[in-house]
Amino acid sequence: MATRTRSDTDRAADLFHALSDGTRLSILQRLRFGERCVCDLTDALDAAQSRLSFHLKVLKDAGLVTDRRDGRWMYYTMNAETLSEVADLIEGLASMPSAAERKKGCC
Amino acid sequence: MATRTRSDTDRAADLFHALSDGTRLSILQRLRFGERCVCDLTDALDAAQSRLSFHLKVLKDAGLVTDRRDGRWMYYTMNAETLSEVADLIEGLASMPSAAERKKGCC
DNA sequence: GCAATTCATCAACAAATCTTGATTGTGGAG
DNA sequence: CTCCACAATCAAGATTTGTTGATGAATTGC
Repeated sequence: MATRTRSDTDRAADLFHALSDGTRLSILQRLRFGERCVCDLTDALDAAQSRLSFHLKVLKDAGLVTDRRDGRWMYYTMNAETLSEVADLIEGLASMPSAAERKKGCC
Repeated sequence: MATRTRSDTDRAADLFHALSDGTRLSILQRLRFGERCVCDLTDALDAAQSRLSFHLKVLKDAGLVTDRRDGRWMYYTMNAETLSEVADLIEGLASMPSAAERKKGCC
């Protein structure tokens, strides 16, 4: 394998961690309906602005959402690519080991 | 206080939290190859026994693994049902809102 | 019974995470 | 330029989480 700064496991742990909070999951639920600005979310989730900013940053750092500025508003959008990355991770855990994996013993 | 049913969001957060640690992901990777006792895992992952016990408990509480006693050994097995529950959660986040959902506004 | 093995649990500490309120920065309106 | 609205960032504190070493419980073998 090539030079890996962070292991696949670390990346997976980060993704799952970003999904492991109720507020963040509620945000993502909202974003399923399309782009939302922070003000929409504070309103809908009845959460302090700094709290949402914190969680949006976690989601953004994990690549689960992207943001876009429009005037004074920041609009957040769900990142479908990263969600399918997560789906692949689950799939990978649930799948039977390949012949190559079995030959190597494990992992 | 009555036994309040935990929200779907809480359940989802718990599942993702159980998956959000490198040691736990490594354990699950091992379990893809089949049932393992704790001693196998301490060996393979080079981790203290109490550390693995702690993480196995988190996985078990989340329903991601099941255990079975055989003499002095405890064997842990991956729970495929719960993994597909997680897959469904991801699918749910990635999917377009249904007509019913859109009518209600959200969530 | 007694010792050894396997594992869970506990206490203590360290580290990461989340919340709150205040401050700062940025852009638009007047 | 000044003021206001929107959002990011910061500091402080509380809570949760993970690690380590010690202890306890269950099981096996002698």
